[in-house]
Amino acid sequence: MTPKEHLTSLLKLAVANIAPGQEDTIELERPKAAGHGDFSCNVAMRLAKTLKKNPRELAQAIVADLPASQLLEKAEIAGAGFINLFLKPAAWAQVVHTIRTQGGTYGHSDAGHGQKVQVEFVSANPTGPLHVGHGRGAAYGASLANVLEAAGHAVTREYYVNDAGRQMDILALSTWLRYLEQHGILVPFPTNAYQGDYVREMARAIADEHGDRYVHEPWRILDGVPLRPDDELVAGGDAEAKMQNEAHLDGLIAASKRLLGAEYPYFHGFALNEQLSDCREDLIEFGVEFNEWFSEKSLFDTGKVASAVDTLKKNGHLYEQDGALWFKATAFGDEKDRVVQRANGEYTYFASDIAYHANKFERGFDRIIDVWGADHHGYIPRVKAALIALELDPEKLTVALVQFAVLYRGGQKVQMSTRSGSFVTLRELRSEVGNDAARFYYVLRKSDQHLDFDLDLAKSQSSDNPVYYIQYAHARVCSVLAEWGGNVSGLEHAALDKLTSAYELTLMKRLLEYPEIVVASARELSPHLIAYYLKDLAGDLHTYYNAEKFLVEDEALKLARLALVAATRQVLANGLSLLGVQAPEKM
RNA sequence: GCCCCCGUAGCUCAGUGGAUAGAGCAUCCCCCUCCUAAGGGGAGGGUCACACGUUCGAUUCGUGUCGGGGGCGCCA
Repeated sequence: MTPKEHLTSLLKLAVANIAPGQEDTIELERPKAAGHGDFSCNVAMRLAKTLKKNPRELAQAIVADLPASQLLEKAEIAGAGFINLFLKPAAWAQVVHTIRTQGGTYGHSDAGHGQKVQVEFVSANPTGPLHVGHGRGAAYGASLANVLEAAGHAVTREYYVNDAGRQMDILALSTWLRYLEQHGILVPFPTNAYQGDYVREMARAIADEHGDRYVHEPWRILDGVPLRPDDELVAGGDAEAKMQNEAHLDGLIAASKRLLGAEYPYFHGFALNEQLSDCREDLIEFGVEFNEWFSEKSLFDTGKVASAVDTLKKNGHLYEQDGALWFKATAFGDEKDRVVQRANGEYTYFASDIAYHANKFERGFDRIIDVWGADHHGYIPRVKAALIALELDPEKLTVALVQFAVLYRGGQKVQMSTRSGSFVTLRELRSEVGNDAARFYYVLRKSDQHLDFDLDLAKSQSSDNPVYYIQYAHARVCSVLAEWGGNVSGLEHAALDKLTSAYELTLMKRLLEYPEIVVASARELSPHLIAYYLKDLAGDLHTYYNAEKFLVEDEALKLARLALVAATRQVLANGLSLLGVQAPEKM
């Protein structure tokens, strides 16, 4: 039992005497000012109104009824009716033993009661390298999943692979066109196809392997394809030209499918495989792994999309207009009705997403968390609408929106544009600032807030850089323990009552807070709380380090101090691991 | 026009229905004969955008105003 739990139970006993049935309103908080005790309770003020009593008198009565305790030093009444509780130092010191005993699981709890939670994140189209925007979703989702797990949830990490649909067709087409280029067949490359060099590389690999097997004459390719509009009009944002541009692209896709025939799936599959394995590798290097890579295509293949749409139709939630099939999303709180099947018979992305979410519910998760880029926020009402229409509980779904990250280098915004292909990839970022700094910086802000990512700062190996600041604290303790040379497990019998300085008490209090931080972080879906906690903890350690020498002559004092810093090292390592950041022994 | 995020120290940002609102950077002063100075101590710096409301109590919750950023396809 933690001191906080202990004090809460004492207060409950006292309150039960005075106001039976009100015990559950008790909450303890940690006051900011040291003079206000280690914990503070506002229950007297909260009960004053219903009991029609003066809050200070109520507080007096509660304090008078507090059972005696080994850990409680004193209880004071202050301000408008606060009950301020002061603990004996021994109450704090026990945390050092707790940490040594629990090791890597210190901070874990059963707060989530084993609830089955799915966290779906990244889910980028496998049509090219991950960029820095995906990186934030990856870092956030991975840390969030870790935090939820530590707080006692059964977590499934999932990547939704958009392997069906037009974007993949565009990638397959792009690859084929580059392949043709390499055989001297010059079909003008569409502006809205994938421009990146990785497409040329895939084309080269196919050419190396299969020679000219997939070559077709240019006039046959362009036969019947809507004409390409003027590029300048498209770039200028002319609506008609843009539509024409898309029609041109769709025409080329149709041509590639027609001419390649049974070979088309080869191009499609090759490109998908290449991009997906590249993405998977990228993420693994970034410390991000998934339990499930869920294929969108499989939803079509197993008829799940059709059956989800059928269910909606059967329940009268669909209607036809302009040849398309519309979902009455407005009946369930969305602002517009949405198309699920286009006039050309193709299902929309929304249709497969309905099937996907229905499938998530079928798999029996108690809670589903979708991590999406903030640009999708308008999408939430329609997905929730679909859930309600399918008689599924929309409260089980939480969409965590991740705002964009903007890179800064030399104080200047790094310009990015997907269109021109001039985006910075996650790989480039990782190689520039390192995995640890990237992981840490991504979660240093609340996820729903714009992130300014300062590349120079993330790279700097100085105290300005919070990653190094925290890692350095860990390395410092390792260094002290190495200097001492003893076995950490031998610190079991350290006399912790030797730890009485203000530095030591501050540190112990901080260590004791860690499990609460993990729980709060899970509850708020906010891994950044861990990052801020670690900065504070590292700060406490550095202050202590500078103020006191640990390897002192007095053997008992030395062992007590080493036990404390070893516990600090453990918590630093535990917290860093939740964020996917290394805890180095040397720097 | 509609929607989302934000407005807290010079800058970048935490924070909370509670008491005297914090950190880092920047500025100024100071600390290695010492377990890693990638560190530490101290000083200055605030109308928590503004108004009204709810409350015993609001920087926190609600409404409105102003200001900044972003998003709004039969795209995914």
